[in-house]
Amino acid sequence: MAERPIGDRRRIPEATVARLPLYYRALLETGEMGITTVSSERLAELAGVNAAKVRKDLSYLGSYGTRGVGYDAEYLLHQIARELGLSQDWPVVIVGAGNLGQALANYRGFGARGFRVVAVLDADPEKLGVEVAGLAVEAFTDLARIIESRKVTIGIIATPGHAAQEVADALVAAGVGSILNFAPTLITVPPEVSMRKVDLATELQILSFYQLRRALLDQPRAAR
Amino acid sequence: MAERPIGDRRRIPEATVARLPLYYRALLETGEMGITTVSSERLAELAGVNAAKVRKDLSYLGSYGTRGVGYDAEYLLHQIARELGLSQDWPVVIVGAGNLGQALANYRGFGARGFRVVAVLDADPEKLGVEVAGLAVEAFTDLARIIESRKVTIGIIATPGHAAQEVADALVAAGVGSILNFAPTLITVPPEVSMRKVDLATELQILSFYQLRRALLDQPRAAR
DNA sequence: CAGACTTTGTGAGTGCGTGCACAAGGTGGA
DNA sequence: TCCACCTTGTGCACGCACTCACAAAGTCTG
Repeated sequence: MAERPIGDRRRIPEATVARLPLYYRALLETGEMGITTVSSERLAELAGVNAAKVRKDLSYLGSYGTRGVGYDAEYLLHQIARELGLSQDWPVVIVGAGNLGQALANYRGFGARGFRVVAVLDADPEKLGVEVAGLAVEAFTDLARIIESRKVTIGIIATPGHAAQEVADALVAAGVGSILNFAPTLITVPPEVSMRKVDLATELQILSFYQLRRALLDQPRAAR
Repeated sequence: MAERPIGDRRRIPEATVARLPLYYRALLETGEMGITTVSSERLAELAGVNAAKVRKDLSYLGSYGTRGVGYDAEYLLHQIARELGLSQDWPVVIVGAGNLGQALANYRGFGARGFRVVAVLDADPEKLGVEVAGLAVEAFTDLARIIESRKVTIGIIATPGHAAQEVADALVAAGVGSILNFAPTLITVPPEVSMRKVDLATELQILSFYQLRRALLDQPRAAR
């Protein structure tokens, strides 16, 4: 049951990485309920996936289960946190103090697990100094200074689409390694920077696609 | 170049459906620039994907390109919109009038393409009547009535995690066919209902995973 | 009108992710 | 100590999606 060093075991598939947070959350819940041991079956149910997948996913982290028993919830939680880097502190900067930026800054659950919003920036002088989630909005022109001095590693883009690429470039130039983009635009970053996007319009359009199909099944008139 | 009826051609892969909104957006941009014809190469660049993928994706919709020339931007735009159901009007209800719910309600780009927020609901009596994006916040208890009378097809959950499943159940019971969940919890819905989730904590944790790996590459100390 | 050129549409090969099914391994009771 | 039982960890087969590479099909030029 020895801990394995991070990184030097076989590569963890992307799909697995994307599920680890689900297990993490599920384990937090079981912890609150005082459960000390979980089976892959139970964990699968809580995370909404297949039990075999849970086992395979967890096996990438190491052999942390006990056959015939299950996984020690607390220990497994610790291992996943370690793997995800949640035992560390990740300073986050939010660029864009509009509705979305403010909502994100106020979002609980950021600070909770290692992610700490250390600055909210905006290019609009009107917004400067406005208090958002206990922080005064700062100038976008101070980006580089802020990122360096506060050791920011993650940047969140919550600007209108037309500003997103410029912001991304500035974040990358300032040394940020990860970007979460909420702007409805394609942004490109160098390969050594991680980028993920959250796109409301896209999500709705996907839903609309399937909704349309169902509607057509109910009353199969000629489309349009 | 005949239009094909929606639905009765070979099944469109999920991955393709998820990319159609990207092409749609790219085509809107080219349209604004006055470009009338686009090649798969160009479209690929704008959407940030591979050109062969673009062609294969579009081929699921029909043969709407011209060899040696490319795709007629406007016509293709129309076809994608039709396929995604964007020529229709999709009334949307947002449940949860907190920071996130308000930000979502104010988000431009919803109304833009067929998605219209027709109600913002909240269970907290304090929030009743507060104006959000031009709408007065209504009571969660009125959900069923509102959904039926306003023909709502899509529900957005922007509540705290502990309320999410209850809200989802209510939405489903009221006849909503698609749900977009922003709450950081697993919710389960019947198979005939489409559900997608947007999870900030998960996204950050995924970024943190890769950030950690990069940090360890730079200074390979023992982990932790 | 013919031939060079451009770009689509798709067949085929490959790799990743999923899920089944089972052997391996550990527990607890008799 | 042995046996029945339980749950993990994984080998294997399958399917989906991605990419390459090229034939098909249209345009343009001389």
